[in-house]
Amino acid sequence: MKSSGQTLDALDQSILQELQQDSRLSMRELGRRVGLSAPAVTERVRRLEEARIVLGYGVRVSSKPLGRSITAFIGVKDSGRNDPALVRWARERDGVLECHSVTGDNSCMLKVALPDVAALETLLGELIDLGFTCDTSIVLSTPLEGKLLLPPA
Amino acid sequence: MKSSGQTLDALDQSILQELQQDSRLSMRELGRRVGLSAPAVTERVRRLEEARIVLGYGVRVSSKPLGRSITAFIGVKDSGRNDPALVRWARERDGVLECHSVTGDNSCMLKVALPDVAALETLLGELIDLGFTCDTSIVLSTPLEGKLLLPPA
DNA sequence: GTTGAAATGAAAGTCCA
DNA sequence: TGGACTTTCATTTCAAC
Repeated sequence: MKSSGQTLDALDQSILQELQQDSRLSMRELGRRVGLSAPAVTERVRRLEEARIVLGYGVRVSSKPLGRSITAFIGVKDSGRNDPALVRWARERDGVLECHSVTGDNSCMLKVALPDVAALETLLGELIDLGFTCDTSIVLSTPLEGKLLLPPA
Repeated sequence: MKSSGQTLDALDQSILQELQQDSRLSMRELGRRVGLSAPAVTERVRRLEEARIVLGYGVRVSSKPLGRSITAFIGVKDSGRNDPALVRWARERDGVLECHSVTGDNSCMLKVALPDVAALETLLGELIDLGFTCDTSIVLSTPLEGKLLLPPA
């Protein structure tokens, strides 16, 4: 390893950018796009994985064709203490995509995708029954999503 | 198309589940895991893409090795009208990952990843200078993320 | 959806700067 | 040491069933 710090040069950034756009690129094509040979780019990708900068490769799934017309963020306030019951519920509950423990007025921030407002109402009812207070923001549009994370300048 | 509704059978769901976990699987290996031949699974994936259920393939990048220790949600309230300036700013501003237009108290919900609290303070200062009011929730931990979206029962 | 053949891409070892 | 070439092997793709 040339240095202990995980510094990304312009090539690594280009590689991440291309993979972010399409992670199913062949190494040959990826190399062509960033100006490297296939073995060279393969080695760089391997190092990015080894350094745990690249955690894995996933698929972007649209929620609407799956019958999930409504996306919402729900700020959840529990009754004073951090409740592991919420996490267990979120893990099992269909439609809950993310659960973040946060600072501020709410203890947790949920991201959900549901078929309609009725389903959202049902879900909020469950949270209230569990003793939580909810602050719901329905997503109207998403002008920005999936932007690549690059090292600070 | 056998039906106008985009209904996913158990095989499609298995395919999405496997691709969600690792989108760089070979079609042969993917087929082996879901119990299909390579051409069959290739055709199913092609249909999922065509139906815009699969939007693309991306890479999961860890923010911490890139020097992004802080993730936060920022509820942004503008001065009455929906401001396209915020979207333009969010698109250009380093560290802003998502921007959703939402209902409720805030007009937009941002997700950001930054090196430290100082960078967060700087970013919030920019928003205030632009005339926005911010409600910030710093992410302490993320017990749930990247859960697969399946059709409602 | 499956099987088999031809073309394409990936991986490993070797050589060179 | 890190990148480029070549061979070998796996994978994709197309055709026929």
